Amino acid sequence: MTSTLGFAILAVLARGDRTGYDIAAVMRRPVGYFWTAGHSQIHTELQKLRIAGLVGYEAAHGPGPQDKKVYHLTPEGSAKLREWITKPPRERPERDELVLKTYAAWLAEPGLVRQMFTDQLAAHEARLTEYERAEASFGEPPPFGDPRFGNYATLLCGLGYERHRAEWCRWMIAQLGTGS
Amino acid sequence: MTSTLGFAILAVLARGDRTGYDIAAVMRRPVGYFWTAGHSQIHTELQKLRIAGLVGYEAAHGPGPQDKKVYHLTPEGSAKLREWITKPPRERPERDELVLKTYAAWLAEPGLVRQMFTDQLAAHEARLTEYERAEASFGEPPPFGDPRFGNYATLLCGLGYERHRAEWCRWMIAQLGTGS
DNA sequence: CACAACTATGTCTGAACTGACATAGTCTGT
DNA sequence: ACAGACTATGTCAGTTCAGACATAGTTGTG
Repeated sequence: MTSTLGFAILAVLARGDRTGYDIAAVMRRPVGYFWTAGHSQIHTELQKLRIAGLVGYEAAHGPGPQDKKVYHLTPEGSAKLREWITKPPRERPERDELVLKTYAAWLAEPGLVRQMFTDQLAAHEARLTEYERAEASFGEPPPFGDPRFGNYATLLCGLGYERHRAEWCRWMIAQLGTGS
Repeated sequence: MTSTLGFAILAVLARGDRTGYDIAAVMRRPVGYFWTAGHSQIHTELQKLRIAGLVGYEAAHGPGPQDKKVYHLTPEGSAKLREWITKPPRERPERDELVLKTYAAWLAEPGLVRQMFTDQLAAHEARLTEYERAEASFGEPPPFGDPRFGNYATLLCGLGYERHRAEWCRWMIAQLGTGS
């Protein structure tokens, strides 16, 4: 009964041993385009994974009150992960606050809505240039089988998403510009 | 302390009085491109909104064990909604199971990954034709101020999203096709 | 040398959400 | 006349998640 977060952790550990803190750092934006979780959730989930026998750890001395725990995949964890990857993903319900606000936007002042979308567009464009820089640093797309293929493919997804979002914001702004 | 779901319900009620059951139906795909929630959550939230004085209801006889409750916005609810619309949305963390699977895909058999993306592409294309039909039925984009503007704008967002997703799936399939 | 930022683990509360269970009248097609 | 789908409200148990709280050594900056 491993949760999706559990598999996200296994996916990170498949690329190399890490502490819980490191896993949280990898998942944090703008590094992780694939999943996000707070450290508190990660520590809790790591305990579950350890009980399930999917990960193990070696304690090592480090800064902080407790010893740090460097986690690694067990063979069972690796097998479970591989098996999970190609099973069809369950679709997450769409819950997007901006879309909801748009649905209700006809009730609000056009100028304020326009401002909100202008801000959103700026945020998307900032992320876009950031992603484009990351893409350029790849050069050739890594081949399938290379761990970096995962990074490249998810980056490309993020890139496409930001472009679509930015375009939609521009359309909204245009609608509000001519309307008022 | 109204939750986002609360505002989603207020946004639906702003277009006309409805029962909890009706609200759930509006939010259900493929009708609602803006938010989703189960009926159990909606009934719970409606009680909270009523206690907060943002909605009221009139009981009416209907099928079922209890009388049906036709909810409507109160002036306070309407004001709260209007005020909320243009406040900047907090960004939701990215949690997309397919993207996570892609991040880990380098560990799996290319053929199985290819199949998964082929299935995903088919689902996106199906939704795309459905959305395109809905868009065609609009004809001219409704003007801002018309409630249907919200429907049209969110539909356009969904359309852009599906196109971006389909394109990304095609790219993935192409990568897997030449690689194996 | 002081202070801040970073490393590092963990607990706990409350909110949000899912899915199952419970109940029962009405409407539609065969 | 009967079956099945639809209308309609609600509870409950369990999971997921965010954010606060707690603790403390190391590293880098001014």
